[in-house]
Amino acid sequence: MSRSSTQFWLMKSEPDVYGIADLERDGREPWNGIRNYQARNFLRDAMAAGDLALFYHSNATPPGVAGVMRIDSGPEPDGLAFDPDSNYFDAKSDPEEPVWIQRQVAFVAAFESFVTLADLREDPELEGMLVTRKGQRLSIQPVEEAHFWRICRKGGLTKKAVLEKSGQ
DNA sequence: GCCAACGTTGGC
DNA sequence: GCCAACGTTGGC
Repeated sequence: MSRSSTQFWLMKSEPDVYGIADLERDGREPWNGIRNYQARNFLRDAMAAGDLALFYHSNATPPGVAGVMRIDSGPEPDGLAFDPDSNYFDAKSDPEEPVWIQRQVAFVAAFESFVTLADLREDPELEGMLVTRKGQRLSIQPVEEAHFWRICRKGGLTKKAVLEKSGQ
């Protein structure tokens, strides 16, 4: 039985840095390096383990949704913020009172067909999605449930298939 | 590479 | 608190 409170998300990563194929290989990875407060607040406060997220390839040709993953932990301190050698180092964050937060994410499925940003924009049923709004940059966004399943379907996966693969 | 749309920083 | 300068994101 799936939790009725499952929430749905879209999370961006540049595939040159870390893409769906990397997550499929690794199985489970920390989603870290988020340095925007609005995105941090979603990571820290709004997500729950078991939530499902669209894996979005940003800065790609073309950009779009590549698959599905599952939020697989509670909020954890983002250790990169404590490492002076990391690009994501932030002196404001210390282990006693971490400013930046990560979640573990687990691979669920790669889409059979990549759903491009243009595909999202031209589908009237997806009107109002944040990701299609010009100029928006938020790297972690809530997604309406109906939009989530519609995008999975466009990617070649039924709701049933996604729920089975996600263990829910 | 360009640049619009932000978010952050810091002087005042 | 205002806002100009600057840095970043990310589509194109």
